[in-house]
Amino acid sequence: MAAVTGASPAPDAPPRPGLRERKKIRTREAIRSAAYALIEQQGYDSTTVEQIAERAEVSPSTVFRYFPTKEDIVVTDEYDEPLLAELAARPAGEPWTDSVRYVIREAVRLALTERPETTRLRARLMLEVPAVRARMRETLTGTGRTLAETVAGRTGLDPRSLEVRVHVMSLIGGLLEATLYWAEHGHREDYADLADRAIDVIEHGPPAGKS
Amino acid sequence: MAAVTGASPAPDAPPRPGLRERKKIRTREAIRSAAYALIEQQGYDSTTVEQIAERAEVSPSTVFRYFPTKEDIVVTDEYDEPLLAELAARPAGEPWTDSVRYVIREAVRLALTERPETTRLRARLMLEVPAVRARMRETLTGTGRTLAETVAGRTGLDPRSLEVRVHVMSLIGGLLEATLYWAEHGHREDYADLADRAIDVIEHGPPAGKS
DNA sequence: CTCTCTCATGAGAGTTACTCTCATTTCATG
DNA sequence: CATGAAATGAGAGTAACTCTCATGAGAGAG
Repeated sequence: MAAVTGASPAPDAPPRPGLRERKKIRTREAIRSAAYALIEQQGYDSTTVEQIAERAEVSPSTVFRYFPTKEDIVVTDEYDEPLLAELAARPAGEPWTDSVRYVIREAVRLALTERPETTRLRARLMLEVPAVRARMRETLTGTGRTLAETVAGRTGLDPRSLEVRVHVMSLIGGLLEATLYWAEHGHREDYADLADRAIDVIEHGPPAGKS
Repeated sequence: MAAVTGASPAPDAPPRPGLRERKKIRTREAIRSAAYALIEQQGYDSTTVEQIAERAEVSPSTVFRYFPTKEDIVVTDEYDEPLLAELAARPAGEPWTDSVRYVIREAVRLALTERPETTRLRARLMLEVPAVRARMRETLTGTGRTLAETVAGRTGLDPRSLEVRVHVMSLIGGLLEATLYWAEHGHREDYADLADRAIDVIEHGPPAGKS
């Protein structure tokens, strides 16, 4: 128990791959891709965690060690952190909604270039499987809180105020709605444009109607 | 009780109470209040559906017949429909956000007057139990769609357009955020005011900051 | 009032996501 | 190589659902 944790290997150590870590990352990926493959051909509900485990050549226990819920296998992503970092790194003078726009476009471009199938499947699952959608909303709420910090830092507002919370959450919700819309329409429209339109609504309100 | 025996069951009676329906309603309420009572004293997670069934004097099967999920017992409400009707019945000239404000205030007043304990407990559960929160979001999404219809009818916009969807959903999300804020702060602030502030943010954007 | 016919209920078995515990194996380190 | 820590596997256990089938209680027709 004692000082073990604080031992030598942590003066700086940003690049410490660690031979053990490799295996963990590989296992993680194995589980994920096993899940995606099975879900693609059988559907989400008919795919059991046991099947995923078998295909990934690990035990069911291990699957739950890596992902707290079945939905997380599909919902989780390693992209959130770098993107939020990128957001924080944007020029301070830039209006923060523009920063968000920029980062969103980057994210979309990245996802669609590197893993187009997976990206579309995820959007479809979000649309069709309530549990996945729910989980996605929940994790997005988390990134929303982080986003609030960033925004508050930029604007000088209190990140804990109701106003900032509501605004950030409506932004998040709007982007999710854009994603659902995208999937609903068979991914035919440009996702980045949809996201832009969603942000517009949040910023300037909806296009004027009669009343 | 007396008049029940009277000659004709009902003079006009557009709604047909039906002696059988009564029992269903009573069962429904029995399950709900059993759930609330048990949850209040044991917490949500430690309360099983079996316990709820026992206390409501029905079988577990019946509980699931009435409520598709455990969360629904706590999340569901009979108030949504009348409130949406009331919204639709508002004067056509009134700006629709004002209509929403009005209806929200009514809903809050009603809930806090008639079932203050339950209302607070629900808000607390939404805050503390992820599953309940998730389910609430899901059902709110449903009422959001209905709301979109109403709004679209008022404004002449297309209820299926991305813009209307995003705007309505951000409104819903904002109100939910207000509810969470309310619960987080021990229900100390006036909920109707919080809702108003949330709607303000959606309508006019957040208070101006530096950037 | 009685005979159906329908529909709500109860009972029970089955599935599956998840939790916990403990023994074993695998890697890191001195 | 030896020792300690961390990852894995195995297995038992829980609880939320799902399905099916038999029974009982209401509604309506005669």
